[in-house]
Amino acid sequence: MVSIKDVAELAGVSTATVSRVLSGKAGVSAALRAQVEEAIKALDYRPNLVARTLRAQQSVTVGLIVSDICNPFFTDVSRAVEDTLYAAGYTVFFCNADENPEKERLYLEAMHAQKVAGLIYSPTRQQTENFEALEILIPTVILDRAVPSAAVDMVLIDNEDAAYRLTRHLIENGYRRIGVLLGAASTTGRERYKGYERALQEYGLSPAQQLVFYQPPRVEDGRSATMQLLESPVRPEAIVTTNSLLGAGALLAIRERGLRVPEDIALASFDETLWARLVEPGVTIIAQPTYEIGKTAAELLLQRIQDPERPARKVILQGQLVIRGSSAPRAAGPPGKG
Amino acid sequence: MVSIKDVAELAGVSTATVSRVLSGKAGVSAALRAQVEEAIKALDYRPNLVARTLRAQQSVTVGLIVSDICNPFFTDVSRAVEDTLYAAGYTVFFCNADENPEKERLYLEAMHAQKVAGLIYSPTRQQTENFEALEILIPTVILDRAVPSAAVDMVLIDNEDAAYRLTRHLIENGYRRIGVLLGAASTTGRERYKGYERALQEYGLSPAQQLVFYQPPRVEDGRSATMQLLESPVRPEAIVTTNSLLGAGALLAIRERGLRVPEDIALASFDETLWARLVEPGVTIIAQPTYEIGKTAAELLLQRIQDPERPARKVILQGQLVIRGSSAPRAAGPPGKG
DNA sequence: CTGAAAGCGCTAACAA
DNA sequence: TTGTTAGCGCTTTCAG
Repeated sequence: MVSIKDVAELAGVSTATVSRVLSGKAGVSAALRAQVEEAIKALDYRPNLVARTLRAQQSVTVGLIVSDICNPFFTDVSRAVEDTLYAAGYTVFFCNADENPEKERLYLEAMHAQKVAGLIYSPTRQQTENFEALEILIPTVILDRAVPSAAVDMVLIDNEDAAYRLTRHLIENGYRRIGVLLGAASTTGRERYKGYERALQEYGLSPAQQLVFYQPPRVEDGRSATMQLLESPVRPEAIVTTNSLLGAGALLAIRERGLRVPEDIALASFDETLWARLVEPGVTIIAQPTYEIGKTAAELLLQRIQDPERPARKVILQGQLVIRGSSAPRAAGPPGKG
Repeated sequence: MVSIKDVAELAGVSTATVSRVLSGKAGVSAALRAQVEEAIKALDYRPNLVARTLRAQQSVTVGLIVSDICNPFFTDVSRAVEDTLYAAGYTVFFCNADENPEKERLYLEAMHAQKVAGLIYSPTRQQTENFEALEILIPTVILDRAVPSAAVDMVLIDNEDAAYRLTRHLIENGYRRIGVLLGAASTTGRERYKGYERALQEYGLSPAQQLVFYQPPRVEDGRSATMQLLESPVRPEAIVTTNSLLGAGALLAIRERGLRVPEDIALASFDETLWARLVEPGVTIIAQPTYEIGKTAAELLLQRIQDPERPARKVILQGQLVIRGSSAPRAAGPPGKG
């Protein structure tokens, strides 16, 4: 391992001079600078960031802990975070907590231990409930999932409103018995339930307990819950799923049962994904502004790093209702009782 | 920032003793151990991994540089890598090179600079061509994309064979004029082209130049290339796409033109994805063993870290042909000339 | 079993 | 403009 000392020796200067050249500081004569640069090349020297971080007590890497790297929502957001932070000269390290609170704590510790300059993070529900206990000492921006603490920057979407609009859309198109699949791992599931409930109540409908499922956000869990829904004595006329993995699972189950969308059962979900665009009919969704979310989070973090004392902000973005065939108006007087 | 020194002071011992307790080493009396543990708790001490890494000259983090975090193939592989390495006590940091050689080099440098214990990495084509020039000094396993150097561990699939089987399947089902969309960013595109070519030749067909497209692996590029293909004077009877993003783009274009699959045009692609399963008819694909790939890569890396001198291995896995409706046998004597 | 001390590679005062 | 030097927080000989 070649160090700054070796470079200094070869160039016939002190390590301080090498360090100055490396960090592009002024105050080094052109001659010495050239010598040093030559030595760096000759030795193929690579700076040791670990030592630099230890000494400088700050790094140029930022951590991004996402709940599930297989969920397109998070990968889309991640891209935006990365673009923005890369442009600002930071290196981004992703970690996948896999909706596992234990893994999440481990990665949180790893981020502290690595002394990252900042952290962007979407906590599981367990952690949001006791956020202060995590004792996060790094500049942090919370993503997607609200924590009760007011003392931290957050970027969220208005989940209740989004679910409300999605549900109302179904009701207005003639659907009455509406099942709902909610993510069990996050706070967003609860919030989206409220929106669903409010829409029903506004139209004088009451949410039936057996139509409401809280599931881990995975395709298989979406499938199995939908199977139950489809087999219930009074099958729902429509299903709302609050993330794309549950949505895909629901559609899988619907296909397996040989039902048609929307004639036999309507479907509406969250998140723009390839499958929602490509299936026929397309699936009505709430499109979350993923790029905007990621970009905003990165920008907030940059500001927070620069000024740790600034008051915390909570940015709330709106989802966009994208109407497709899966929720087309219900035909009047179908086989059922209408 | 509370350090080992503070703990030592409070516990009334030396820093060496604290260090011993921290690393769970034997040779500390129960009494002192208890004192130290108490002090750690009282001060809420968190070890500084940066300092530890600097001193020990090795870390417990592993880097994973993927080409595109939005490509489900890579996220699926990543999950497997993470599972395996997490079980072995490592922390995984992902980086997204975004098919951008410059970003890739930056992250490679970052990994060196952070002194990660190991690296798993899928290089862009530019880097594979000049792999030695990257001067990677960390235990490394190459993923998905072959490099000519024999001196590095690799986990690949037999791309030529996979593309051959996929193409042959189409030919056997009666398709003759077959267009192909290949990824331009990687070596896999070239290899898959060979398989495509071999299948055609075996059946006495010759690949027409205007049916072959090398595209960046993105949905939009798949769409635009397919548009061209569909507008060509002699429209192909089938399209092969060699990754899921290009495949999704192709299907998007087919839909936009109002064509039916497979009656108007057949489709076969690579990679199992939600959309390929959910569209109707389902899309015939080569399923890559993503979990196996990731797990194998992680295992190879673990062995490489343990024994840097061991001879390099190249593990080649097989893709699996999954036949669905999108490539159903061609109806005899259709509108065209048959 | 325990502590003193050296040093990992680097940066930033402070001197010269 | 350049060099000397003192650590950043930790581990690990080497003595005791």
